Amino acid sequence: MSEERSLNFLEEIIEQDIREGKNQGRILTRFPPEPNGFLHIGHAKSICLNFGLAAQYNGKTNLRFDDTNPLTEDTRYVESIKEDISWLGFKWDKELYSSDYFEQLYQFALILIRKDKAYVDESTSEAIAVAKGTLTEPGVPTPGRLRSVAENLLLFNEMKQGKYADGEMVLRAKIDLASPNMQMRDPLMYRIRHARHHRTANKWFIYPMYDFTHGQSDSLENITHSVCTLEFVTHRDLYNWFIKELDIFPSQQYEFARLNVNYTVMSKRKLLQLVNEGFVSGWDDPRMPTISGLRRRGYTPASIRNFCEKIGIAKRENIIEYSLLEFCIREDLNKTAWRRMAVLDPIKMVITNYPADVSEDMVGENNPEADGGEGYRNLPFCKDLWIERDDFMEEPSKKFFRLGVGLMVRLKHAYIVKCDSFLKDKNNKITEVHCTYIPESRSGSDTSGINVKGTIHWVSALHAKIAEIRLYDHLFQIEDLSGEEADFKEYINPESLTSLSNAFIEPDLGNAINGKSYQFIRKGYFTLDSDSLPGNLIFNRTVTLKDASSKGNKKI
RNA sequence: UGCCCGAUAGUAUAAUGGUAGUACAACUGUUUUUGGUGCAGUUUGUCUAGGUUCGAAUCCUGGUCGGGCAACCA
Repeated sequence: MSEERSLNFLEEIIEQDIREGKNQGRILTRFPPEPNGFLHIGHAKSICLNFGLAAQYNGKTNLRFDDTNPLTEDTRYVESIKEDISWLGFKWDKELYSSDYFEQLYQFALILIRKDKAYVDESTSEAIAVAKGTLTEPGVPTPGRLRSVAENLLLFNEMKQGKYADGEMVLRAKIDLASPNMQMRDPLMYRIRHARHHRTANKWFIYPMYDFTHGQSDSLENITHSVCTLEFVTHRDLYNWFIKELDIFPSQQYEFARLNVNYTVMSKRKLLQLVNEGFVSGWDDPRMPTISGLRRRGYTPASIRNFCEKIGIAKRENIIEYSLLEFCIREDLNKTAWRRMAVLDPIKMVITNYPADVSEDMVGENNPEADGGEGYRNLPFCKDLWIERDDFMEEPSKKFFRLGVGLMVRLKHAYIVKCDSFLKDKNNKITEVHCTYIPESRSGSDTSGINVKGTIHWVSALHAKIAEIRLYDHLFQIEDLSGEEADFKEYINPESLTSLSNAFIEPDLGNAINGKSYQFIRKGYFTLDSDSLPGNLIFNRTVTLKDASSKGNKKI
């Protein structure tokens, strides 16, 4: 209990609120996604924050879909969002929709019109933009600003009844056209959209804007702490203005810096382009930074939650290194993933002094990190094996601990072998490595007294199963995509996906379970892809193992 | 050019006027039948100029740099 964990700025605010008895100490947060795309790792940060704060201080969190734009939103996205939040391990209190408040919001608008705090404006969108002025010059009124309350009421009601076409008029708040905060220069409250909404169907012809929806939705739900990202800082004045003018529960908005991760993009708009234009196979492509993509890639909920914990919460712009995400998944999987052997890029090894018609079973523990190893599996061994192509070097360097003519290695869970010769085809490509094994060196009963520096993995050529293995690299070639707007796609990494269709896996992996992760010894963590079928196994590489071997070689 | 945020090792994040710490990354050693894991260690930092103070990363002022705001998107 003496452990001192420092508080982030939101925890400090909340603890102060509790100390001061604000809202009787009640804490209610919300996670407010717009159902117009899939959730990504940046949303995970927000989810962990909102649900985490509530859990920490005895509060609750609502899931509220911010669905005020019928043109982009879809129930399909609602379903994926719910699945992703649940998968991450969070439970919302209430499932709500901004569209549930459309009638209430309409009533709020009427109140503001009657107070002469809102007016119908039939200016074009361009004219309104011009009249708002610029960052350095104040705005000027449009003709609609002078309209009487009675006429505003009439026109707004006609807007609601569908009497006008899209874009013909809007409802605006009457605040201050000279405000240094552009958001306060008579912002739009309602626009006309003759469009079908995913929940209210064709009931409405007018739809409220974000600013006229979000704060009041928070207020209606009695949200105490409405946490959003930094780009909404300038909206806070407006958020408070509507609440004050309507005299409703004063929810408060706080802003934190959104998550960025290097070598990827974190904008639904850009991710949607990658999907629509076929750069990836879908929202859940394992290269995508989406929750569903990470899940398919083999990331676990715990690893993502841990990542969100480690990155911290603050108000400055940040780009987190991808390697931190990789650390988090390795940390989790190292403790839990069962070890298996798979040869991704095979060459044949022939053990010349091993009888041709014999095989014997070796045993390998499932998990060396767990007490008792979590059991064992059999590894059939015979004269012909598959080993990794790069575990053999024709002219090995001094620091190469693996195979070359005259060198010895341990075959993991089996014998020590000595390399005698190798064969090449006419293209000068190595096809076979010939070795002799040391019978007394059998794993577990080694009396040979020989110590070897290297251990390599292998599978029996007679018993191995074949599989496709998909290797992934960064989606983009540059770290920071923030400066690249229109042309971000030019930086897509053409080698972000490598598919190996001729890999050999140990027999037990034929029983690989969907959703379970395996460590392919010395190669990384892998999981079955959702494209996989019983007779056509496909594994995704989640992440490689940390590899210090390249350093040793570089030095020579 | 107006308003608003922000600035601590390569990347993040603490230190709330009193020893600049932690994680990742990098590097070294050690253990190891995974060049994995574990363990031990090393390197690297307060944007700048003034001011207040016994004492400033912290408070004040000016500057510099980065970001946001002028969608009928959220």
